[in-house]
Amino acid sequence: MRVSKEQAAKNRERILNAASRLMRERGISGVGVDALAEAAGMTHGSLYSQFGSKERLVEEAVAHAIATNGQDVPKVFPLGDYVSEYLSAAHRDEPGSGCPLAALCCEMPRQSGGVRERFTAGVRGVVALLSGRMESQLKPRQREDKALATLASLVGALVLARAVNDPKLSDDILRATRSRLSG
Amino acid sequence: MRVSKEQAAKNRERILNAASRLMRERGISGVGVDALAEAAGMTHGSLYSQFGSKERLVEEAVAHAIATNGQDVPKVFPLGDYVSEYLSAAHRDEPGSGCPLAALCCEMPRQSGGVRERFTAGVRGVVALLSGRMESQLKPRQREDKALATLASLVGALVLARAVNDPKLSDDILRATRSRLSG
DNA sequence: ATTATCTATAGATCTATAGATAATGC
DNA sequence: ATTATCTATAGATCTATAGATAATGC
Repeated sequence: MRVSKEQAAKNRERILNAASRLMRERGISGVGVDALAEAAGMTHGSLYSQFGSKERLVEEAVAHAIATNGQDVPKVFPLGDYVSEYLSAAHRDEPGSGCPLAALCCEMPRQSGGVRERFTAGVRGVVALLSGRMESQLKPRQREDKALATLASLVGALVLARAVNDPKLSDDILRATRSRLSG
Repeated sequence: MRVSKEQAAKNRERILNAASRLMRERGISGVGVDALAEAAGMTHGSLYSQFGSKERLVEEAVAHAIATNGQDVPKVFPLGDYVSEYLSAAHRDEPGSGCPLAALCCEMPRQSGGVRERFTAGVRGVVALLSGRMESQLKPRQREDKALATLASLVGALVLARAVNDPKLSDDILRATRSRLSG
């Protein structure tokens, strides 16, 4: 049964929302086309007529995750607030709605060029965001370098805090990195 | 055809070597039992009689990767040398023989307790190693915090440098993090 | 007799496609 | 007439197991 163009566009949006969440939770290779279609309330056949292949869907879902994740960051914010939120227990425990860079980075080396392109654009976006928040007396080049190193700290602390089995060690990783970046 | 106990132990070692390398290159869920057995020159049936399940093999392979990767770090070394090597282009481009923490961290949240236990032990090992290299005037607690934050920077920079598509951006991530950790 | 290995195969899952269906939109 | 969706299924791959084989080690 066919639906209206409007409804089809909404369905596409639903697939992308479900995909960008599930991919962050279970990994790109850890979630099948079947599970994605079911989470969006469709059959996988329909999903294929919308996207053509899993790879194409992954490309759009990565772009979607990066775009929607960036949009709730206010334009003006103190860097310390950003760091605190990024390295919070809440962010650690909610990968599905959290930073796509941290959730997807390790799978990127094995993704297609199109997918990595979107991911790389996301990295550049966050680096630009952070650069703008660095001390204004620094030269642009220095600000960018500091932003790059800060992003590495943020992502590394979050993925390690999610990886280890021991809650105390996990908290310690977040806390130590917070104080190193803020203080 | 049966082989000697000696030979069986060597075969086991061959499987672990192949597994710890392939898992770092392709991801834990990205490499099948079949591929692991083939890389070790055996059939997957034989692998199952040695390890019982993929999960058990992964546990041992993670422990093996951590143990063999740690052993070529000399006991005495300047921290700067460690950082330089960790954040080198060579390390970035050779995940199969590189740091297992960086290669496997993102899959850990979805691994069994036994696997995560081994990974966590590996994190503690590197933190202890780094703590011992921090400025001796710091209190033990401060040294550990600095080691935790340093490890987060190292891992984050390496996974991001591997993830992005653009060689220049990748080099910049490594360089900026090196200068931030050394200078 | 024990056991490390191999062969064959089961059963699940995964990506993808072909063709039917039925509502939209001209 | 077009097309978004569904049904059914192909073909590949993946984890796992049962039973046979043949060399070891008592």
